[in-house]
Amino acid sequence: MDDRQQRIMQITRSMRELNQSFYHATRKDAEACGITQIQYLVLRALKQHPMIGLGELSDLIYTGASTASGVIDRLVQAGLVVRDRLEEDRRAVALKLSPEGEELLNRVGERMMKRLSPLLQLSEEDVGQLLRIQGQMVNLLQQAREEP
Amino acid sequence: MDDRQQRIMQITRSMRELNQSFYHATRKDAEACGITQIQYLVLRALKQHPMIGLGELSDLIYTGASTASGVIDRLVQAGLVVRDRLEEDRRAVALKLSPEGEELLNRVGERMMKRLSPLLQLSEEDVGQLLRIQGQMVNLLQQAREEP
DNA sequence: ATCAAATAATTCGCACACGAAGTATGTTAC
DNA sequence: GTAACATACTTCGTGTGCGAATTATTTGAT
Repeated sequence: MDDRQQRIMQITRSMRELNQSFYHATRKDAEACGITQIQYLVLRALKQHPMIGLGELSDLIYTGASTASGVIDRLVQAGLVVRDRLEEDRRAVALKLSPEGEELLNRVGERMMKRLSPLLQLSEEDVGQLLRIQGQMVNLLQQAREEP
Repeated sequence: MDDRQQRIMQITRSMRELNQSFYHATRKDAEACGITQIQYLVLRALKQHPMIGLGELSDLIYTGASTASGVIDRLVQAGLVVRDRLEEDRRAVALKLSPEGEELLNRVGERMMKRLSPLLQLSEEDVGQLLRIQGQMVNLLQQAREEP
């Protein structure tokens, strides 16, 4: 058991370290433009999928609806996102970027890409392997989630 | 530029998805024992490194000292961790598990390992690749962090 | 010896992030 | 048509998680 434990701990440790590296690498770029990283993710999602609802958005960014609701609140407050009620279903909302949001997304996106561009030094093969293995892990964990 | 952007976005997306999968897979196991995941990480770190200070702890779990301070506060409150002031340096603290903390760590650890054991289906080679590539990414991002 | 700089924790204010509970609206069964 | 259910979102309470500012103590320079 102990060798197996060791392997799992190594993986979780590596994941955590990498995640923190991502976070700290890009944090300042977002902050310099007055938003947070998750807000950047949301802006990007809304650019690619205009007029979506909150449920679809939270699927896209892998969070719960309540989290997305709060993020959207702050983005609307900041004038970067427009939140409309639908006529055909008055429970639902339709989210889209405001012109200011679109403009800011471009600015932040450029900085983010510049910051993360060193990752392009990874060989194409390594990227493929990474995506394949990570995808497999997601599947394995999804199974594991069901059990009592 | 656009193909490069695409590659970076794929990577960040995969990372985020996997991280969320981890989170949701293990969340309930920790919660069932009355702690959170970061609290579990801290307990594990203190088991392996008894009598460390807050700075060393925050290095081990890849967070800032202020975050670690809050987590420790709640663990002390719950009676799982003992926080002593050092005689030789009265600024510093020495952290260690209480007997209750040790006992709970064993219980949570067992559940966590059982939950994550499907990850052992990954081939040894894939695990090696994963750790190698992720390590490389950490290095690349560390470089990227310095720039203006 | 003394005062400035460094170090170790803590506190503060903000923004996630979660599930649970609540509200409003729509759908379905009868 | 109305009552039960389902859906879309919001609100709530708690716990991260961060950097900046603060406090307490130690070290170092003169």
